[in-house]
Amino acid sequence: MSNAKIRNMEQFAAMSGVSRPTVSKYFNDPESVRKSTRARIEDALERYDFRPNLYAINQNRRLTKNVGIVVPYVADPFFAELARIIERQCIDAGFSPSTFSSHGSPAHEIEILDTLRSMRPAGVLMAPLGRASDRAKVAAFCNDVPTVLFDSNIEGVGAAFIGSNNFQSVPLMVDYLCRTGTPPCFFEMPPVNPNANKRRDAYVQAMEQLGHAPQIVRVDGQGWDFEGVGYHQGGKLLAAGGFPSRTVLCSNDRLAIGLLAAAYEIGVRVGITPDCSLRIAGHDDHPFARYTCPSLTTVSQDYEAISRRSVESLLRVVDGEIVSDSEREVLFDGRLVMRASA
Amino acid sequence: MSNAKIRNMEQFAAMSGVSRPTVSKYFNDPESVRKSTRARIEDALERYDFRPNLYAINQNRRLTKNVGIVVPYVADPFFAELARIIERQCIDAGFSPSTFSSHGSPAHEIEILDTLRSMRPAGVLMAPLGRASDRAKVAAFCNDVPTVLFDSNIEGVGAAFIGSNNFQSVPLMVDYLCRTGTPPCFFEMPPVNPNANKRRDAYVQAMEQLGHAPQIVRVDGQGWDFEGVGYHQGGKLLAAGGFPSRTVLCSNDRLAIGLLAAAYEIGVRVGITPDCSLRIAGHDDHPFARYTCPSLTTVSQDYEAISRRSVESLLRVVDGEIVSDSEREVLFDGRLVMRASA
DNA sequence: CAAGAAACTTTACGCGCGTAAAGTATTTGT
DNA sequence: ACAAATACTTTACGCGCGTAAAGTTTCTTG
Repeated sequence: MSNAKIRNMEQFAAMSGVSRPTVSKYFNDPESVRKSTRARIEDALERYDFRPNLYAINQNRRLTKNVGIVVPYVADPFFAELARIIERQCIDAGFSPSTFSSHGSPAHEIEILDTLRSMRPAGVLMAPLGRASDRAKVAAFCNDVPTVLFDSNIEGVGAAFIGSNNFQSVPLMVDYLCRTGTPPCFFEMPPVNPNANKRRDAYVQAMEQLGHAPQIVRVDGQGWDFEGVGYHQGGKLLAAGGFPSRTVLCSNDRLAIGLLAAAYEIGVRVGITPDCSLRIAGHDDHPFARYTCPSLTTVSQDYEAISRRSVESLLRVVDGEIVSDSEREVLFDGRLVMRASA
Repeated sequence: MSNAKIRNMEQFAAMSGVSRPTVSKYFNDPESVRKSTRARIEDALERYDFRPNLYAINQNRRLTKNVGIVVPYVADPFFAELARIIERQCIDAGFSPSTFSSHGSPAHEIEILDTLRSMRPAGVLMAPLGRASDRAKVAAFCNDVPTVLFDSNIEGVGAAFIGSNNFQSVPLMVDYLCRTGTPPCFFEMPPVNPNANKRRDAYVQAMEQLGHAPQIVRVDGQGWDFEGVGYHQGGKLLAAGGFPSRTVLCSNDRLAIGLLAAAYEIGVRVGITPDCSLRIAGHDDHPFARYTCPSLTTVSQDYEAISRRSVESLLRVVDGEIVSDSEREVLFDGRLVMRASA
C-alpha cells in the first residue's frame, strides 16, 4: 500500500491506467467493465486506497443507493433486531442503509422524514409509530419517496405493508391457553399502534369462537415504557385481585415482562405447573423473553421473513415494478413458543 | 404553502428577494444575517419548503456538520440508550449524527470506519468493541478524524476517553456485599473489552483490601450473547454447586440476567432475604435490571454524564482545542443501586 | 449629517463525480 | 480475416452549493 494519497477519481484513474469515466463505471457496477480492465483497477485499489467522494457521487446520480430505515424505538431490542437484519439485507443488495429511531415521538418521526428527503434515498423502510404518526405528512412523504411500511400499518399509505398476522397469531395463543387451562383475559394499555388494536379484536373473535366470554383489562399509560406500565399498573391490579382470569394474555412481551416482575415481587407464583396461581403469555418473542422468570410463553414473529420480504418489496418498487394487490399487504404467521409462564 | 417546487438555492433566493450567497450564509448560521434579512428568508421558507441539497453542501465545506456514533452492539439496550442520549446532544449542538452498530464484529467495525471516512465527519464518538478491535486500523482512523472513545478504552488511541470508573464502582459494590453478607465471588466470561478485565482486577484489589480471598469464576463463551452465557454456563455451575460463594458479583448486568433466569429454573432462591440461598449482583444498571426477578442490585453508570462529556470533549477537539492531560481520560463514578437480588 | 462599519449583491470559480456524445481500440463471430 | 459488436478514451458539460473578492447599500455612532 503506497502512502501517496489519492485526492480524486481523476488521479486514481491515472494511477490505474484507465480513463476516469471507466473507473466511474467500475464503481457503479464492477461487472460492467471488461475483466482485464477490472483487474487493473482492482490492482490499483490495492496499492492506493481510494473511495469515491460520497457527496459528489450522490449529487449527480438520479437516484442514490441510499436506503432509509425508520423504527419507532431502537432501544426496544425487538426493533433493534429487526433493524439489524434489514440493514444486512440492504447491504447485500448493494445499498447503503441509514437507520433512524423516532424515539416514540411523532414530531421526531416527521423530522426524520425531512432529513431522509434531503438524502434523496432510493427508498425507505419504515415502521411507523402508528396511531400517533402524523398521517398526512407521512402520506405526503410516501408519495414522493418509494416507501414500504413494516410492523405497523397506516392504512392506505406506502407502497406495501409487511407485518405479522395478528388474526392468526392471537387465536393460536388463545386456543393454546384455553386447551391448557382457564381461558385468558386480555391485558392491554391504550394502543400506540394498530397492532395492539388488532390483537384485542383478534382476541375477542377467538374467544367468542371458542364459546368463551372475552374479558379485556385496560390500564392507563402512554408512550413506550411498556415494562413500566406492566409493572406498576399490572402490579396494582394483582394486589387488588383485579384480573378477571387466572390466565393473562398481554398485548406484547414487554408488557408481560413488567407484569412478571410485579407478580414476582408480590409473591404470586406464575407458570403452567399446578402450584402456580397465574399464567402469563405475551406476543412477539422479544429477545429477552427467553430470560424472564419464568420464561415467557409467547408467539414469535418471523423477524427474518418480515425483514426479507420488506426489503424485497422495496427493491421491486424502486425498480419501478407495480405491486399487485395481493402483494400490497403481506402478513406472516406467528409460531407458538411454549415456555414456562403459560 | 405554495405548490411551486423550488429546485435549488438560486431559485429560492430569487423568491425570497435575497442574494444566493446571503441565503447560503443564513443556512450556515441564521444569526449571521441582519434581522430584516432573516425575516425575509424565513418568510419565504414558510411559503416554499426548501432545504439545501445535502450533498452539494458537504462537497464543498471544509468540514461537514456530520458526527459519527459507533457502538459495538445496538441491540443491547445499554448502548441503544447511550446512543440515543448522544444523538440528542449532537443535534442540540447543531450537528447531524449518524449511528452505526458494529454488531460485535471487528471486521464490521472497520467497515463502519471506512464508511465514516467517506462521510468526512467533523468528528466521531466511538465505543469500540475493545480487545477484538483491529487496534492499528482504529488508531489510523483516529489519526485522520477527531475521535473520542467512550465506554471502552483502547489505550493510547483517540483524542480522549470517557467512561466509568471501575476502580470506584466495583469496590463500592464489593464493600456493600461484604457488609451485608458473604463476600462475593466474581463471575465472568472471557472479556470482550477492557472493562471486564478492569472490573476483575478492581474486584481482586477490593477483596484483598477487605482481607478476603478473591475468588474468580470464569466460564467459556464468546461474542455478545451475555445472557446466553450467564444462563447456560451459570446454570451448569449452579446445578453442580460450582460457585465458591453464596454471593455472586457478575461482570455485567446482562450476564446477571442470564444467571438469574438459570437460578429461577433450577429453583435456587435468589435475594437478600434470609430465606434465599444465593445473592446476585450486576454492573451497569441496564434498562431491564429493574424488571428482573428478583430485581437486580447493581451499580449504575452515569449515562447522562458520560454522553454529555463525550460530546463536549469531541466538540472541543473539533474546534481545535488541545485536550489537557487531565481531560484525556475522564471517568465517572458509579452509584450503588440496591434492589432485591443482593 | 457625515463617516465608518456592517451587511449585502454581483460575479466568478471550484469541488468531484455522473453522464452523454463522438471517436478509437479491442474482442467476437463466421 | 473481416465486419459487427463491444468496450474503451477523450472531451465536455452540469449538478448545487461553498467561498472569495470587489463593489454597493444600509445601518450605526457621535
